[in-house]
Amino acid sequence: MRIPIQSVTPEIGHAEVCGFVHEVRDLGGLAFFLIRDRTGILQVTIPKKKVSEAVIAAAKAVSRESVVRISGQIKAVEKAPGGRELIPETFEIISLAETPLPLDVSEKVSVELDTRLDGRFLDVRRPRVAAVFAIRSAAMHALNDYFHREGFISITTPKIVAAATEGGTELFPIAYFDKEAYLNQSPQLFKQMMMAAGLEKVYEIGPIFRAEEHNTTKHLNEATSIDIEVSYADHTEVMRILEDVLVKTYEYVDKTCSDHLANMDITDFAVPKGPFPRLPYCEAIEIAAKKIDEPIKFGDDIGSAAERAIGAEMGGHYFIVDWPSGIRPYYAMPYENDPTICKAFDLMHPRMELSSGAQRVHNHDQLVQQIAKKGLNPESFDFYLRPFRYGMPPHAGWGLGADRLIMTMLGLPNVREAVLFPRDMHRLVP
RNA sequence: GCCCAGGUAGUGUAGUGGCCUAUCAUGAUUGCCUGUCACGCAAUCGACUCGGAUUCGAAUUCCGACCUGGGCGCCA
Repeated sequence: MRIPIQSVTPEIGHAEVCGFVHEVRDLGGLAFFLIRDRTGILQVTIPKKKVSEAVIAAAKAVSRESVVRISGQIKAVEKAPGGRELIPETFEIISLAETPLPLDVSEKVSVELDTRLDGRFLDVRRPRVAAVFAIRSAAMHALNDYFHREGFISITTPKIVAAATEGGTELFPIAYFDKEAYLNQSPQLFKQMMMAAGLEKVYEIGPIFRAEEHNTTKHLNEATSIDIEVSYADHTEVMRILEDVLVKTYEYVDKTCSDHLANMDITDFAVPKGPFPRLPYCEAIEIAAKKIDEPIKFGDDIGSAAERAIGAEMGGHYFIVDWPSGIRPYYAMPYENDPTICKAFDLMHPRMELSSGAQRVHNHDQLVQQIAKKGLNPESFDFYLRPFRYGMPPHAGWGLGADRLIMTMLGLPNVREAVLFPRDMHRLVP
């Protein structure tokens, strides 16, 4: 019966472990094998005079990163890693690894990201990389848990859609029988429809697709989005939910992932403190204008240089609120007293944008006007507009980039490191 | 899409016209070694992205292609 390596202690006497051959040190009459599974590393010590011929033959034939099953006595040894070692009675090679390996799992030499992604299955064998995905899993658990506790209904919306209803970003066209279809850029319109369906609080964690030809460390063509929509809420209420769920997610990672954080050499993991500052767009561009050369005026988008300058000034997570209506989508609700600005917000990490949201326009005629004002044709928004004609509660929501959340949480230099199989302009395999 | 920097053994690199039969580390193969823990020692193996040009001579210069990294733009 195989046991995880972290459970191997001198007290258990005898153990069978399975895992990868991490390293081999053959001293002649004595050889040391380090066996690694998800839970840790165990030293297997082979005194060649005291073990069977079969064990010696297997030990000689095995290569690094092969999969093995080894059983034997566990001894307490001061000098061994973890204070214990296994003396094998059986040594079975389950799956022999080819040599040489496409990348160095033991991290003696560095590897470029491109090489790592080409051999992702080997890359993830490295504890510091596996830690990223264990932490990502914990973060996703915390998010799901939060939404369930707060009474959100988990929904799943189609990723194959008929038309480019939102405008803005480029979409991926796909062949859908004899029709033209696209991969969806966002669950936006569907989660709003669920407000008309009366579900009141919904969330979805799922893939989104953007066909932009960007080439940066923070953009992917397939990303994971955490989306919520809440009826009878305004932008301030969903901002409160956003900072709350973000803090709770950090807290959960802090509480449950200390081993993984240690594997990544993260010693200063900090849970952000809410509430986050609400910085009006007007003040944000003033800060940017003082710090960067490029002129920036009301109605301009905030570019990456400005984003970094403001981030440095703020020092932690913050919201940019009260955006010009002109640079937000048609469904963002303008302020009644000043329609040049709207009830939209971005949640920012000092490095980059994490989330956008807004109170939405829920009045059908106002929405038609706003669509037309953006130069779009309301007739092509029929399926989206229809729910607004039969009773639509006021509502607000946001979308949070899961990959960027993990990237900024763990200080990863490239968003690709937070995604198992990233999809960018150049990478479609594996 | 624009700009910049690159492409050298399995991996990561050094090498800016002849000193390159190409450096170092790691790795792989073989041998020696009973307490290693990046074990040590010895031998061996293994590379200049592709095509064209300049030159007596190109890893090195030039042109083109392909690929990679980064910045910018774009990004409901």
